[in-house]
Amino acid sequence: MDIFLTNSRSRTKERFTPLDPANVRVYVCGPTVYDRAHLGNARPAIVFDVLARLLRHVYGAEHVTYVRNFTDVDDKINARAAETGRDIAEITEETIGWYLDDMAAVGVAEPDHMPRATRYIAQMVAMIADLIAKGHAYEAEGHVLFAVESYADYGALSGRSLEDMIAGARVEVAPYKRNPMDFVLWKPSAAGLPGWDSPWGRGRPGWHIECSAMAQDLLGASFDIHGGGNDLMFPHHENEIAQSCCAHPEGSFAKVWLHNEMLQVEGRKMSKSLGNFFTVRDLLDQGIPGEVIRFVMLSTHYRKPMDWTAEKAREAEAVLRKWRALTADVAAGALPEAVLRAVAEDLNSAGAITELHRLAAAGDAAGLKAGAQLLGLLTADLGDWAVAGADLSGLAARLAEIRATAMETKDFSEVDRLKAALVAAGVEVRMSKAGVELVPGAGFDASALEGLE
RNA sequence: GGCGAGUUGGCGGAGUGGUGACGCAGCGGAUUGCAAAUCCGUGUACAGGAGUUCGAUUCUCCUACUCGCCUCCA
Repeated sequence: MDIFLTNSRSRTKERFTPLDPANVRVYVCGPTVYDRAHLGNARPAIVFDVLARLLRHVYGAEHVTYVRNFTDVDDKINARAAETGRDIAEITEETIGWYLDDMAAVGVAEPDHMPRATRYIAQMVAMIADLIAKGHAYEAEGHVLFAVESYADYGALSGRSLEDMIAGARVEVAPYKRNPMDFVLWKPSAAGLPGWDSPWGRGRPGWHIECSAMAQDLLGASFDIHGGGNDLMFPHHENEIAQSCCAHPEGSFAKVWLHNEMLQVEGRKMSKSLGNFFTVRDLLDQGIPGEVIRFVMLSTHYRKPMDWTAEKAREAEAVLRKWRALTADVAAGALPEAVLRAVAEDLNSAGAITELHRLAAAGDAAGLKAGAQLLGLLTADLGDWAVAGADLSGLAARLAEIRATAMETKDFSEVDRLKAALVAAGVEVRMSKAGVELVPGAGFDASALEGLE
């Protein structure tokens, strides 16, 4: 099965050919750990989780190396520590734990490596020293800056020229920069801020160098795929390329660049000021199952803006309930070709879901389950929410009883009363000649059943 | 201002140079005490303009609108 991916670098869909099929290497930019992951953070985690599942399926689980980092040195973290009075390590440790919990809740499997920036300071310092030695970086006033003019292809990924960027620059330029676009590799740390000893004094790394150093260390100078949100394309990824390619001209850094589009909420940008900002944990706490979040995320292609709406969550829940019921006692069968083909076609998860609908309609439960699991849906891990939270058999028997009576008396008022109460609690009431069946439906609320008889 | 992405039926959302996906909602029917679920059937679309073509929603250009990014920071 050929895999096609839209490479941001060429802006075209390309057939994917691994550098080494025995070790397909992927690097994805992970979160800066200073707070709970918001819904937007979940999108790349889920999208690239599907990519990893696809690659493992095609090349074999043992032949894929997936790296997603944690940025645990950053001024946002420093600010958070300053305002809360808490220890930085304590904040980052706690936040990493939250992130892993929340991502697991939406079915994201842990990557093979989850490096933390603070544990790669030595590699960063070495890379910076190397860049200075090779003439791509210079020290100025305690900072080390990357000289963008030393790298001819600077701006190629995001389609910008140095001239345009300088012309459009809005911010005052630090006087010690040779070129206004030069960016920081290392900066001095005042007492009280995290810092490490270096040839340029006590300081801390700039934002971009960590990914270059960790990718080099874990994946080598050339690897297959680098992913992240498209807000990172410039400057972050552009700068990663410049650093890595200059430090390791023997390599080509990432061969394919994948960028997911941003997330919106109810048609608007998610922001605190609009009051539509929420974390993954907020949704989970509201009772929205992680599997529903994942389904909604995957129902829009990763390269298009994704709009999170309550309506979509409702629809997704209904679909998943139906599919869960259909596949409950069925073992996953062979992976349906059409599902694999869709996912292999630039991660067309929405197209794959269409195929799942077809399988469901055809009653192919084994195929449905296998196909869904390629997307990380209908897995055992995510299924707890769909298990009936209450025993409805007593109510079903009661309803059957009064219905039988009503059939004779022709007075259905009591049946309708109980039915209405059940429906209000989110229970699907199915009455037929065969009997009464009660099934938890979308929005099922076990607590609303208390006192019913 | 620069760069990039997008604009598909009531809603969501794929895809394709030529028989108008798929889901939800709607409508008609079967079924039902009435419903629900299920099954059968059914309507509506490719932002606007120009071009290429035998033929474009699909390719090219222009316009409009939306969104994202634009240096040590967030």
